[in-house]
Amino acid sequence: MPEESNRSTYHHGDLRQNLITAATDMIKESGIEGISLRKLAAKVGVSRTAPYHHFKDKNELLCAIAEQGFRDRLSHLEQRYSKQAEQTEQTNQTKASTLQLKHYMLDYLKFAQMNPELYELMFGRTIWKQQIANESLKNAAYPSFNHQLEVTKQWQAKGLLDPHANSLRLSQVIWGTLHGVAKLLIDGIYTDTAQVEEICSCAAELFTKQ
Amino acid sequence: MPEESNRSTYHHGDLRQNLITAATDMIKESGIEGISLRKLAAKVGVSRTAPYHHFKDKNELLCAIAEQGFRDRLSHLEQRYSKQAEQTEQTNQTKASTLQLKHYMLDYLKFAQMNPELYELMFGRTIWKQQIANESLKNAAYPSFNHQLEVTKQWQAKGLLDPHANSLRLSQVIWGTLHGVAKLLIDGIYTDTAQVEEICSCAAELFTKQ
DNA sequence: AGATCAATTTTGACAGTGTCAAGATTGACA
DNA sequence: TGTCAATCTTGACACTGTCAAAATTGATCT
Repeated sequence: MPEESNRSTYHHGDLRQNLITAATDMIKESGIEGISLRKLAAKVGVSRTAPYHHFKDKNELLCAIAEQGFRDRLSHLEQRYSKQAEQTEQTNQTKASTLQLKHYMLDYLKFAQMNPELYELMFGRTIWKQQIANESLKNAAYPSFNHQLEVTKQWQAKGLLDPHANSLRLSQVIWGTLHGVAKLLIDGIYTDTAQVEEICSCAAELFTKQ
Repeated sequence: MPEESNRSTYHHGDLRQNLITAATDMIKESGIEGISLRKLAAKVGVSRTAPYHHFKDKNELLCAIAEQGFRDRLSHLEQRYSKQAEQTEQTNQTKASTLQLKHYMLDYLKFAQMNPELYELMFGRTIWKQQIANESLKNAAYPSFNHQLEVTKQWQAKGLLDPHANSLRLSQVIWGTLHGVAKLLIDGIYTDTAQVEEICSCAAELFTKQ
């Protein structure tokens, strides 16, 4: 009894994309663990094993979801990145710089908090722990990783961060902080949503050394 | 066919503890996802449903494993904590202080890298995401969380960290960094084991402002 | 046009999982 | 010695991922 889809043909048409979007919704509602290929197939209105002709594995489906997440995230990042570049032309005091870093962190954490399950999927062990991640996913993910490095270099060039420090290490520490706080927030450990702003202020001041 | 246990009596004797230790081993080998109550029961040499008389749930078993992990971790922390307190009496230059912080971070990351699956269980979403964590687990975990805060305060008192900063926020940022880097390392994202030392140096210098 | 073929979808099946209910076995205590 | 609660077992159910073989389709070729 197909409910969600009103397909008249035997072939679905665009099952692959439908599966991805439906799975993304499902993850948002029931979490990564709550997703099952059978329930997903039922939701799309197709038999249990139909997805296997578009994804080798359950893991491949999860990778595809994360991959789309990375593409969306990157476009958002690049948009914000250029906006921020403009802003800096005008004000160049250290206070404004600290604020800039703080807003970058806030933006990152807001994304994590608004899409906790997607964040977990994109940056979590589910797809990264082993060599599960396929080439396509890596190609989508690495630009997102590199963006952090590029931003760090720009900030160093502006004098916002220590120009003499190793850019990659600096980037790893800053992203590590963001990632860690994000995870603590999402899982509700030791931190609270109400403290996010103060945490970002604290971190931004530490990193900008004033 | 019971292999691991050579019990002659119908009652097992200390099944609960045996389950915990066997499960801890199993996690170390096959990861959190690789554990199953049935395989675990077989390993201990008991029927599939026997564990249910000692743990309400699979989650309760996982919580018990994590709980034991927290107790062990705390005793290790307190030991190191007192050791470090002695050290500081002698040297008080900022360079030595930075080194002290760096070693603290290295110690944290070493624990995470040597027990990746246990770390994931203790500080991961599996047991924290919902209100799954029972009172007993919280009682074991909170001292470990608070330790970070106490250490931060001590460091502030010594002038190693900014004394005017909010201790809780500072602690959250530092632990966030440690947690984030640990996760990135464990999952093999953006970081490499060979870079750990440099990452810790970079972070320690940032936090100590010199 | 009709035939062919690969892509797609289905049904059937299997092993594995967590967990509940009901019965069997035991040790401790009256 | 008999009773009882704690402990363990067997049986059963719904659910999962995934394979193999059959059914259906749209496109491509003659």
